[in-house]
Amino acid sequence: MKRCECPVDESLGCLTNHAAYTARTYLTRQLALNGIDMTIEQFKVMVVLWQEKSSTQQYIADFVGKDKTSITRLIAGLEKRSLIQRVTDKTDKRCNLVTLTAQGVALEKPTMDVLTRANDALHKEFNPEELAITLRVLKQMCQHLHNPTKENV
Amino acid sequence: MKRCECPVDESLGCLTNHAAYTARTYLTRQLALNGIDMTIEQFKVMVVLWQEKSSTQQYIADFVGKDKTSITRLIAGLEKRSLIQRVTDKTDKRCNLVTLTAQGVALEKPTMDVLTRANDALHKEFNPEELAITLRVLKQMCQHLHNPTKENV
DNA sequence: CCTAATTAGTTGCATAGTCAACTATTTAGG
DNA sequence: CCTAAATAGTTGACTATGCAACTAATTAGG
Repeated sequence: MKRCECPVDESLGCLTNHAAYTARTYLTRQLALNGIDMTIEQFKVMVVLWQEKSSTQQYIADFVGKDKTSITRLIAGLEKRSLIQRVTDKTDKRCNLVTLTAQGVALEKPTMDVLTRANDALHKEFNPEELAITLRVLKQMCQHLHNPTKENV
Repeated sequence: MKRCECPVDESLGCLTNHAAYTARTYLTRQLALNGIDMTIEQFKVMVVLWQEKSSTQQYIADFVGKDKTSITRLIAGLEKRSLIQRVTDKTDKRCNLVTLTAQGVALEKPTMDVLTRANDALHKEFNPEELAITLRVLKQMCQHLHNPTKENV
């Protein structure tokens, strides 16, 4: 693994991506070690449903920041695993109302526990000031890149 | 887009992923705006080749931190775009030597210019101290998650 | 009130990533 | 020297993403 020799890796963009990849890999492993057969993408969808109980696919898409196309297929995967159900909304037949099955509900605690433990383990590696600065920089980074100044086009 | 209302998004893991996604989307758009038909994954492979001139696929895989399977398919895409060539190594017939075509060589400057401008535009949004702290935290994050303490299993 | 625009969701195509199984080649050890 | 292990690469199955084109249903405007 020589990637850290790569000069471009000293940038915020590259390092953020590398760190994100590492975090995803770590969480995926922790889920598997705890016997939870769920991908991180499915996890994100489930988080919405654990909060909302019932959502349209478009709502989920907006919430997790993905294309509605992705949600269609993620939902299909979750339905195949019997974690959710799709029912057409009676008052607006365009919409699917996605709801949790009993199995889906039951997964909330063990899954969120894994996430909490993973977050805590990571956060305690840093002192509060540097952690706060990093979180703020990451948030601002999202804002700047979402509404970038025009000059860089 | 209500994702920032999600409580889990206050964690390093979630925010890093969100920022990484935003950065990738931004760079992809910048490449397209500059007429460069290349994905970020292909870009990473090209960076290795611009430096090394000739590499085996396994070397590229180690460098960019991906599976050799991914590289096989990325290389296939780059070959289809006529940016690289594959030749069997005469001294070790297991290996493919991947080299740049003239077109692949020609893309180095414009592509790296887009990356440099994108990095500069992002970095200048932050003061040097907070930027340095963030880069350090991200690097340490990669190390910790790669060799995590045992307790979180 | 009826047509046009909008919205929700699906499907096809292209790219990408991972795992497991496979071939071909090279290297190492008995 | 010859077999066993290791290495490089490929392929198939599965999951995931984004874009464009599409259907069905709803809403808005003339």
